[in-house]
Parts: sequence; C-alpha cells; structure tokens
Amino acid sequence: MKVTINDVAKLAGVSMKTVSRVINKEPSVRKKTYDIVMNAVKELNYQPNIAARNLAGTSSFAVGLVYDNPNAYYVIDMQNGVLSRCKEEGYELVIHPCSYSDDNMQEDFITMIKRSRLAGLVLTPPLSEQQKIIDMLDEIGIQYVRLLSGRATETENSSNCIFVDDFAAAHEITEHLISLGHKRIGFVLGDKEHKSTSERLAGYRQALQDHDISYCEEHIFEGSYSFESGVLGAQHLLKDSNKNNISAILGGNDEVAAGALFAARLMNIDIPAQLSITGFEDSPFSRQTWPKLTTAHQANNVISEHAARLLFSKARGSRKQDKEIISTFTPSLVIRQSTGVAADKA
Amino acid sequence: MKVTINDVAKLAGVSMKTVSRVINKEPSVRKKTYDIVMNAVKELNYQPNIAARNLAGTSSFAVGLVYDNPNAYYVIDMQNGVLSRCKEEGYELVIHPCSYSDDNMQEDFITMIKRSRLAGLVLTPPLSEQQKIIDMLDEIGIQYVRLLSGRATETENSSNCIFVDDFAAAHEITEHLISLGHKRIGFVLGDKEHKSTSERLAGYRQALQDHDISYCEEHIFEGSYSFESGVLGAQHLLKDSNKNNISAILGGNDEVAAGALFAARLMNIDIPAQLSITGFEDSPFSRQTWPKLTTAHQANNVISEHAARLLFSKARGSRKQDKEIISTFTPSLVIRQSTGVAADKA
DNA sequence: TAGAATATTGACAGCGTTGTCATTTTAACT
DNA sequence: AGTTAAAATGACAACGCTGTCAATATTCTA
Repeated sequence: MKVTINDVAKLAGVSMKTVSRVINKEPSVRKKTYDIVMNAVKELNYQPNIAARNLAGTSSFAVGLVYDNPNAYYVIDMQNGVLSRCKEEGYELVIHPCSYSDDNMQEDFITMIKRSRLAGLVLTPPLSEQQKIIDMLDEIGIQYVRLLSGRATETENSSNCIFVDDFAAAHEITEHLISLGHKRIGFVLGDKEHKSTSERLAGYRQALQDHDISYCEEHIFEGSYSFESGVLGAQHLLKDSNKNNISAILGGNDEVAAGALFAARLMNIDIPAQLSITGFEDSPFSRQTWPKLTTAHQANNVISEHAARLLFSKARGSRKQDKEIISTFTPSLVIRQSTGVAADKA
Repeated sequence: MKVTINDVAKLAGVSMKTVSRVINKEPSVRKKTYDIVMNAVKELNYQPNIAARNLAGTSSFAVGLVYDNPNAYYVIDMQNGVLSRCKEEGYELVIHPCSYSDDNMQEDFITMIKRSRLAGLVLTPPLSEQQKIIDMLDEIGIQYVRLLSGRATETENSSNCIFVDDFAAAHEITEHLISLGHKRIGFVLGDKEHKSTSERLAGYRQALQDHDISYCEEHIFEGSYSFESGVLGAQHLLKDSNKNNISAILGGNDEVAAGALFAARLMNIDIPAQLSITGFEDSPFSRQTWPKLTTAHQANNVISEHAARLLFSKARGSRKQDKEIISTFTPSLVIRQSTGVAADKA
C-alpha cells in the first residue's frame, strides 16, 4: 500500500541511502544511478514521508509564518507568497497568528515553535520588530527572516531581513500631492507600534521640507491601521472647529484611506474635487472604493516570497548573498481617482 | 537540552509508555500515577515531538484546510476558526490553497495530502462540492469534513458535513425587500460552480412565489463572486435599454454588493432612495461601504470551528453525534443602510 | 600498471514516539 | 485466605527516514 524508501531501493537495485541521496539532491551520485533511482521513484509514485524526514534529519520540512495583522488581504498575500516558495522546495507551511500584545499568546507561540521543530520562521511586522521576540528566537536557535519597514543599510545585522522602504513610498505620495498644489496635507497614522508608521511619517515630513512646506502637528492624527480609524481620523482632521483647511489626507494604509473616504462621504465632501485621499499598499481595497484610491503599490506576495527564498537560502547554509533575492522593496506610486488638483482654499 | 519522553519517565519513576499514556489522555492510568507524571512533565517543561508522534502513531498531529476562494476575509475566518480548535487539541494547521479548475493543482494537492499524512481535512466550497475530489479522498482513506451549502437533511451521508442554509438566508433577505415594497428585484449571482449560488437563487425564487411575485429571468445576472462582477451585473440590470425598472438588487455576496454599490455610484443612483442593495455573509466588506450593507450574517469562523470539532470528533472515532456540534448554520438578516422603502416606479 | 587519491555507495544505528503484548498489581469474588 | 478477573504498567519492536563511517569503484599519477 504505502511506498517507502525501501521499496524504491529494491526496485532500483541500490541501497536505501542512495535513494535518500537522490531525493535530497545530494552531490556525489552518479548520473546513471540518479536516473535509475528517479525512474523507480516515478514508477512507484514514491512520496517521502515528511514525519520521518523531520524525525531523522537535523532540520524539519516545514516553515512557519508568524503574523499579527488584522488585515486579511495582507495576511493572505503573505501566506501565498511564502507558500509558493514552499511548494517549490517541498516544504509545508504552518501558520501562526499571534497577538503581539498578549503575553499568553507569545508563550503559546514559543511552545509551539519548540515542539514543531520548524526549519525556519518568517516574521511579519509588528512582531518582526519586537526585540523580545527576536531574543527568544535566538535563544531557541531557530532560523528566521524578518520583514521590516526601512532600508537595508540602516541596521547592522540585516542579513536576515527583507525591507520595505516606507519612507520612500510616503515621500513619493506626498510629492504627488504637492505637485497637485496641495499644501495643507493631513495624515491619519497607523498604529504607533508599527515601524512603518514612523517611517511613513518621516517620508511625509521630508517631502514637505523638500518643498518648503512647514510641518504642522495639527495635521497629524494618531490612529491605527483600521477602517474605523480612518473614519475617525478624517472626521477629526476635517471638522469645522478645526481650522486646518486641509485639502488632502494620507491614509496610513488603504484601509484607513477607505475609512477616510467613508467619512468624507458622510460629510458630503466631494472626492477628489474638494479633498484628495491616498492610501498605502495597493491592496484590493484600493480598487473597491469610490473613487478608486491613489496609493503606493506594494506586492506583498512577492515580498513574502523573497522572504521565504532568503529563509531557505540561509537554512541551506549558503553564506554568500543570493543575487536573486531582493532585500529592499520600494513601493511605487499608483495614481487613481482619489487625488486631484487642490481646490484653492487659501 | 532537549527533553524527551524518557527524561520524564525517569524523573517520574515510571516507564516511557506510561508517560505516553498520560499525555495522550488514555484511560486506565491511576489518578496517582497521572499526577506524578504530570508533575514531571511540568517540571521539565516537556514538549512531545510532533514528528515522532506522527511517525510512530497511526494518525498525525496536523490537519489541513483546503480552499479555493479568492475572498480574503472568508479564508482568514476559516483559518482562524479551525486554528482555534487546533490549538485546543495540540494540532497544527497546514493550509492548502488549491485551484479547483486547475488539474495540476489538484494533483499537487493529492500528492501533498499523501505525503503529509494529515489527520484530516476541512474542505470549503467549491472544492467540498466536487465529487471527483471526494472520491480521491475516499480512495486515499483520509478523514475529512465538508462545508456545504444546503441543509443537513438533504444528503444521505451527511455525517461529515457542515451546512450553511443559503436558501433560508436568501429567502429572508428577499422577504425583507418585499416587505419594503420592492417587487422588481434583481439578483447578481455568484459563480455557478458554487452550490451556494443555486441555493440562494432558489431561496429568492421561493420568497417571490410566497408573495405572488412572478419570477423574471431578466432580473438575473449570471456573474461570479467578485467586486468586478458586481459592477458589471448592476450596470447590466440598471441600464436604460433594459426596461426592468429594478428597485432592488441582491448581490451574490458582500463583495458583489459592494461592486453594485460602486456601479450605482457611477450611474448617480442614490442608495437607498432610488435603489436597495443587499449582500450575503456580513464580511467586513459590508461595514466598509457607503452606505453600509444590509446582508445575511454568517459567522465563518464559528462555522469552521465547528467543522474542526466535527473532524476531531470523527478522528477520535466517536460514533455518536456530538451534541455540541452544530451541523446546520442559518445566516440571519442584518439590516443596515443600503436598503429602504421602494420608490414607486410602476 | 601498480598505488594513491577520490568519487560513489552501502550497512547500520539512531531520531522520539506509539502499538502490541506480556507482566505485574489491584480488586472482586468464593 | 485462595482464586480469578480486571486494571495498570512495562519491555521492546516498529514507524520511515537521515547521519556516520566504513567499504567499494573509479580515476588519476608516475
């Protein structure tokens, strides 16, 4: 019934170990032997037993994806990216949602990690930014790759990090608005625990400065990465008593921008005639609002695939930097209908 | 460094096997022995090795979730529901996105299933509805639970199915619209490969019939479960040349409804004054549109948790029906701002 | 072409559990 | 107390693979 490595070995007329070498693509197997074995593998439709490999080998054949992100689109993209790499490599993906604020969850998580003996972990923000988590993982001695907001050069030991340049993205979006004549630009920030929030804010400030526009604290709303926060933030920035006369709003991400759009709608504000709104990420969200969102495109599935690549490359112990792996991603501006020339409000 | 079952056995002064019995909650272990062992387990912080258990035992300690659904919210809910149950039981979750139309994917999937030796599978629509898949799984001899659209009574062998009564949901939504005075109600259907599509259509037709409203084929648009389809469907149903005078549209799900809303917006149609729109599922979508959607609430995370419950209960071989497990879920109407009294168009 | 160097293969012992079945202990009867 | 049945425990062999290291083929060197 079940085909084992022994059956293959018998059919191919070689030892168990040789079959093992072939399926693990180890060097020093003669081409001829390799072919014989592969034929036997195909003929019997042999599938190596993952559990046995995990048990016998030094590392296991599964990787984990760790996230604490309420955004379904983001999570799905991350999963699919890692998954596509896993499929190539014959690994399984084990998912670990994990609340970064909940201590119990963290312990559960560590417990899970320990018992699963995973080959490695892909960590997404904000967990990837938590020193406490990193320390724990180092202590356990498990391989991991971190997805971070920033640039490769900043951190010293960035060999196991993949960066998304949120600073540049925010800078570009802000410049886009400035080029449309906007001078009073609001920003509904995401969770302050996320590094992306400070990066995006910094990019925004830099753009203002580059164009001699003064930064105004009143234009900033400290929110979170959620639709509701977008609604609240926009309402706050736009309310009458607030004499900011804002003509554009940056949403912390697409979801926040969608919320801002919703608020504008409630207040009978015409987009983009009276107000421009932008997002970040270019998630499906940005195409499902009315009008569609101008945003910064960020291919999360590609990013996470590269994270997985890096993880596998490290797991294999290859010291040299794999040239194929992109370590810093820079989102690019996508102009849609939610931004337009600034109405003269001065 | 690594604590094994042997270490625990030594510390507790019992045999390896007795420890195994304790951690697997097998019967016929004296209370006293149980306590001694548990203390040792705690003291050493012992974590059973999943790979070893998988290898030695008859079934493994991981379950799979199989889906082919582009809707991120749906997938995430499903994952989280199953995951919460897995955590309780100390199992891992392996995810298997799988395109039902792509033959290669199906083969990959079967291959994966075979080699993983999963304890069981939770199948979501439309894969759960495909006889070909079911046959393959039966042949392999793996446990599975199917999530289906319909009612428990319909199918003979429904012991491994969890149902969502889409017929009832559509019936209720349609009656809601009828009660608001709507008589010409459009329906942008989802993919016809999904059973939910025909169930929802049937529920709609029944409601019309119950209220002596004749069914009109021209009010139906055969689309798919996507935002774009919602846009196209609504545009088609509402266009001038089409003299349907429709006053309400059922979206195949929330995403379709959001698309319909978008189309209405493009056509300058006021919601709900001129047109009512409804969705299905009550996903976050329905709260992020303007106006918010009237829809049928369907707790996908609860549903999938019950599917997992059922799977574990079957895996344990318990014959009797677990009373705690709900096998048919009926979505309930949630009235928001996208529906209103019918404008008199007669 | 012998002898050394190297490339290729194989034998065998684990990896950390659980299943099977034999053994011991306890409880339940005469 | 003496049997017998039942409950609790233990010994040991799998599970299917990989790591180690020894054995054998092959190629190279002089």
